[in-house]
Amino acid sequence: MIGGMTWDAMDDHQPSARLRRLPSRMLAMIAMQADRLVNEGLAQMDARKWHYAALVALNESGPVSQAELSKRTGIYRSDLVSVINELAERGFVERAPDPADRRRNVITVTERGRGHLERLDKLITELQDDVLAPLTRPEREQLTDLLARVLEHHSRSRAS
Amino acid sequence: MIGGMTWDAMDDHQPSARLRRLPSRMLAMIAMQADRLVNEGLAQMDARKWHYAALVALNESGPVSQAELSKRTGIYRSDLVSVINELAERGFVERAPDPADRRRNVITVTERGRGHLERLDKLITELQDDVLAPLTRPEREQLTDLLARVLEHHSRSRAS
DNA sequence: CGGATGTCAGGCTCACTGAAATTC
DNA sequence: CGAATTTCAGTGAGCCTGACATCC
Repeated sequence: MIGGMTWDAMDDHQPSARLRRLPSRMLAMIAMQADRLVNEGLAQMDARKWHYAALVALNESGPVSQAELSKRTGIYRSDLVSVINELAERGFVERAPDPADRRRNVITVTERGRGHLERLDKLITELQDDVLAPLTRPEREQLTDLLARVLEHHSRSRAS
Repeated sequence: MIGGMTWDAMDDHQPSARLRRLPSRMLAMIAMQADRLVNEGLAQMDARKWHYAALVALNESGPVSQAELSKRTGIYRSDLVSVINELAERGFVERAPDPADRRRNVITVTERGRGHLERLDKLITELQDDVLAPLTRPEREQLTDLLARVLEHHSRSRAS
């Protein structure tokens, strides 16, 4: 019904001066563009960003339940199901019932999954560089630090 | 089918270390939170962010066609229709056929619309402060500058 | 019992596309 | 004719909720 911030529509003309430097607006537009770049890049490896998130988390924590993986990645429990399905189809993870607690599934990265993660990692790093292309190295770190602090603040205030 | 970055799911546990500082991911999460704050704030004034964008652009440029307004705000031509409908219903703008080019409509801000914009402007400024709450004044400017440069880079490369 | 877990079904918003009607 | 403008209808992805069966 309603909606529609566009990139195409803004190619020609300058947007309003006051609008152009609104933080919330810039964040939305940059996030959209970053998402586009990441999705397009990962699509060429038949992957999605949640594949990457799940594999990274699994690789760091070792085998965990889906609920635990959900907490670590930020992917909803309900949506995690199909993410794990896709990763299992491709042979990157294995889903097995937990003998100690039969409500749970234990998700384990396979050797193939680890190899895939390594390649994804390189690609993701390149894509981050594309996103931050106009900034120098120290500026990128500055931006990353500032974003991390903003993010942590909002995470905390939400965890009440 | 697929999807689901959540806030609620991450309240308890720490997300993965490598994931936590990924720029594209932080941008997505902060943009989501900023959008939430802005939408909730504007909702209390029976407004949406595109109302604000359209009013700001109209106030700066004077009466323009919908196509021109689309270019200045970044709102899709097709979605701009309902935005103008809502603003016209509330008496903030007027839509009249352009006598010089009968394909176009000329959109004009009313006196009431200008008053509304003033109040929105104050609210939006407060909301930006909420978004950037953990940062000092100079840090906010630093972040704004960095974001502006990143954004401009991607706008340019898309305008090819 | 209360609470956690995995799963499925759906809702709602939003960026985006396509096409039709009108006018230049 | 081709191109621009307004409008409407619809798609697909992402975030999120609710409910159910199972098990602690």
